[in-house]
Amino acid sequence: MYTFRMAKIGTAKTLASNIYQRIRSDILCGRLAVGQRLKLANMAADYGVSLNLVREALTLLASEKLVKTQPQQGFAVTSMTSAELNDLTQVRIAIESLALAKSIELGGLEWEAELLSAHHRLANTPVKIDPQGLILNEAYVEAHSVFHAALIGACGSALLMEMRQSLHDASELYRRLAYLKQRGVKDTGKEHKKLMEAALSRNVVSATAMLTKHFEDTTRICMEVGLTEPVDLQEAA
Amino acid sequence: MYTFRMAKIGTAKTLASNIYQRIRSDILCGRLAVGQRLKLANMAADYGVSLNLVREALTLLASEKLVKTQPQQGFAVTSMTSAELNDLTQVRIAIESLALAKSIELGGLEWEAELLSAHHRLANTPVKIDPQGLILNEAYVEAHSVFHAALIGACGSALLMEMRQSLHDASELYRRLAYLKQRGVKDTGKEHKKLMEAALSRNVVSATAMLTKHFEDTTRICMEVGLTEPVDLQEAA
DNA sequence: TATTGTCAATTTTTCAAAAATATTTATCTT
DNA sequence: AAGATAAATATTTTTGAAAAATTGACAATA
Repeated sequence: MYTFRMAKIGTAKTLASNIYQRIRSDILCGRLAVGQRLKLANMAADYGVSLNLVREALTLLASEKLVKTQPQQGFAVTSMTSAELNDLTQVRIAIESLALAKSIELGGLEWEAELLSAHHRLANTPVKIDPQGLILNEAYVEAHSVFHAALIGACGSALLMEMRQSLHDASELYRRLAYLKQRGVKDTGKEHKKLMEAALSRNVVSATAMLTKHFEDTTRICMEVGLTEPVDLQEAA
Repeated sequence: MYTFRMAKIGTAKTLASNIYQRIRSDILCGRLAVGQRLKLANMAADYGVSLNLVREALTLLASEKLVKTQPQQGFAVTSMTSAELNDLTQVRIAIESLALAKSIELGGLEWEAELLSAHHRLANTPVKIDPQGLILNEAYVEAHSVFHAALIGACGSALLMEMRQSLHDASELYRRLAYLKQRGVKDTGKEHKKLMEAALSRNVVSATAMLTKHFEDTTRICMEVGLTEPVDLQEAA
């Protein structure tokens, strides 16, 4: 089962939603590492809630594929095989290209303005937060997410946008690792700019080609770095 | 948030999964009607489990969009507006066409055999279970689901197959209603046969065209019947 | 009459402990 | 020492009930 992500209500009303959001965010940030075992008691203590709430959150995250679970054997942060990561990448390319083409077709002034704005924010947010380039800037991650959402923002389908966001999130973990490992190997900034320009000039072929390259490059870096060892729920720390 | 469906383990090990499956199936069967309010206490009594398990199941179903929920106001079986149903239909057409094209490209003997078999089962399962044509045959619903899964079974992407299944399920409720309302208006059997033949003869254009027509027809019937009144969580019975 | 405020009843949300299951450690046999 | 068996421990799953929030009814006030 795979889940598109819940509407990001900043301050969800129930504690359950808050815990869900916090755990989700901690996984995406890498604070809970790929493959790491997630014991209910520990989590409950860490987040200061009952087992039940943690369980509900993890069950939900499992349905999103951010967490792996097996019946009586607990939970762990999902790790993908390279085959799964490849599959994810190809599906993302297909879905996002589709949405992008629609967006380019239907997008008006409002879309253009939003896209320019999102790109400007992205272009002026540093990727790393420290001079050594070891720590990822969370503001950049967010800006990157918003930029890609803006690209397809005029596609006209709420469902398609949700699906894209969900797939984007599912790959967030690996994208993050790619960013950290790769230091100046490729200029992602330039790619984003060209992608935006192709979209604004209504060049569907060029825009989708750029998008494809963008996704495949990132995936390739992940593969090269060799980050995709599958983790068994058993042996996880 | 939107969820692709969990692997259909016939006999899931935990009670929670069983309840989830049972409720899910009861929604899809219409035993729990569209728009119907789902009170935890009632459900817990009906299914013979504690509130918590019902809550977990409903939370999960909400992430699949089969159930609607708002923070402190409980749950109800989802009802779609006609706009949402249209959106769903268009996305289904896009995703399933994509997968079908891939499947036609990659499918080998095994795929052909499976498809023929699934179609044969579908074609020889009556739609209605009673002579008056008032009660839908659950075996038909299952066979229909399997047939469409078989069509794209060789697309090569597990993720794409999951997504398709999830979208198929999300529309199950309305498809069911269309079947019930429409009596011999269109010959769905013939459509399925032609669709299969187009796929087997590797005619991508024709196959996707048929698929599109198939989906749009069903949606049109739903619209005509006017089944898509949106239901507020408040006023639900 | 319309609006507001309070109280009771219902429902959802959360917890903490009991039951069931898995995992580890220790013991015994070959 | 290796492998199997059994006790002990740790973890997950499920429950039942307390706490928090919402709804609806009824009365009081403007």
